[in-house]
Amino acid sequence: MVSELPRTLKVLWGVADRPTRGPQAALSLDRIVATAIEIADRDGLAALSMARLAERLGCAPMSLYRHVANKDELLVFMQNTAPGEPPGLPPGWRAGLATWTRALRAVYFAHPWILQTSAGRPPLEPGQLSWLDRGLSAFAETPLDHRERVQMVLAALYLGRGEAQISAVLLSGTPDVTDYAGALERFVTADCFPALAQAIAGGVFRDDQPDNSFEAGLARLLDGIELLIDAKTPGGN
Amino acid sequence: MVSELPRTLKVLWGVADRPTRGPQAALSLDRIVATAIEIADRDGLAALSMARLAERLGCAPMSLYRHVANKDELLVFMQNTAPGEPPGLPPGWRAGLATWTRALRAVYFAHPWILQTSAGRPPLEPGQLSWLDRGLSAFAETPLDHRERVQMVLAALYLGRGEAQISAVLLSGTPDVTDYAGALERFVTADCFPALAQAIAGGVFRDDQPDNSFEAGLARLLDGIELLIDAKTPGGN
DNA sequence: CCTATCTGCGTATGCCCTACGCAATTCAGC
DNA sequence: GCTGAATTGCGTAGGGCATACGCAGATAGG
Repeated sequence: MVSELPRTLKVLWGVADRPTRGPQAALSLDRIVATAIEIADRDGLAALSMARLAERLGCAPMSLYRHVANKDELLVFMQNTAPGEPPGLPPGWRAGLATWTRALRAVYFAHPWILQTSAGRPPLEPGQLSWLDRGLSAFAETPLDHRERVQMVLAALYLGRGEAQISAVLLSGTPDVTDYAGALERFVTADCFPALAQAIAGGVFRDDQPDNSFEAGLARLLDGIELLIDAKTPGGN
Repeated sequence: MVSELPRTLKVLWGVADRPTRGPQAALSLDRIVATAIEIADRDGLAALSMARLAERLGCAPMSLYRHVANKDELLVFMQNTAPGEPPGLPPGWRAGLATWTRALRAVYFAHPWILQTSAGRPPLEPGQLSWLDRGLSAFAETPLDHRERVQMVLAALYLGRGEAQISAVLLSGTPDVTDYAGALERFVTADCFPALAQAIAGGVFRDDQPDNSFEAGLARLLDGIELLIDAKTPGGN
């Protein structure tokens, strides 16, 4: 019943059949998607219009629609392609999941526009699923059941994605406010926001390395998972 | 040096001075923002155009620009207002952070469009900062230093936000693929994605309650934080 | 060779944000 | 009260955007 699937997924999984008659295609889906990713990486998602993409490809805007149903479908193809292959994982679930999560975070830094696109559907693209599969493989030697493994991989994903969403925005673009710490100090007073004011007074936002928040959160999550694994390991302790 | 701040922030913090001359304003920023949130909640962010918003308010589209510099600024105001006041927290850092994170997740479910808007800047809106402050307050009685507290609150935020981003999309909108588990089973074979195929065979995606993934990840993170707190507590153990 | 098929793309539509400027309204100061 | 400055609502218009539709030329199977 492959016929019931949306066209997008058929193309993605190579189920769509290639035409035999007609002229040789000058454009190819791969070239379109690669160029679109290039534009989004360099100039941001807002700069990616069908017109600009066509100009970069040396064709007319409407030519793109022979290969892509609409712009949303193009975005799905881009999301599928941009992450590339997931990394090989070192032995040990903890090192494996840490490597996987760091690689995922690196993808978001390389392609920040992914964070602005919402799938509108749970992941069914091969690109996403290969990452999920690789993440799950980190738990192969653990006593966690399959549901727990999915939950833990997703938790790690949320952490990497969330931190990237804030950090990536901090690095790129024209900063609206140049001195973040200074602006905070100006607004946050002890009687409005006591806990936050204390943290600011402690200099937390002064010279924060952007990586710290991610690594600290990941370490805590891994510790928590370790507790669960130890509790489920029969012999160990 | 408040004058160096962007206009948006001045308005947000009530620093902007009110005009004394000129006609009584028929429109107010509060009414514009509230109506915009209403539209985005009901019909999605894509349905929120300046024209539609004006129609709902009974004014001309260009009238809005007397109160809002542009659409991006409107989105910032909406993001500031929509979350409302953070919840009061129960005693104990663990219950406190759990309550805070669940409330945050509920905000994303009530206003899914927030997940599609990127701030373009670290948070300086009073609405965001009040939530951050409340989250930090959960750690008041713990030996964690201020930097660690911020890191842990952010980690919890990432988790709630990330899970909402996937779940909210799953609940709303017209599902592209009705039978997700069935589609997965069709595509994922053991030789492509071995770990994922095992999970699917285990029935993980068949009848998953959407809350499970969030609560499981949160429990693990809290366990990890507990380890850190215990390690830093002098007397306890 | 004929014909079904496929590609590239020109034209045109409708939506979107918003720059600009005008007219009406209101208040401060005289 | 009068005058001028400030402020509001908004009509017009321009530029960008995605994309429906249909045509011309190229191609390969029969």
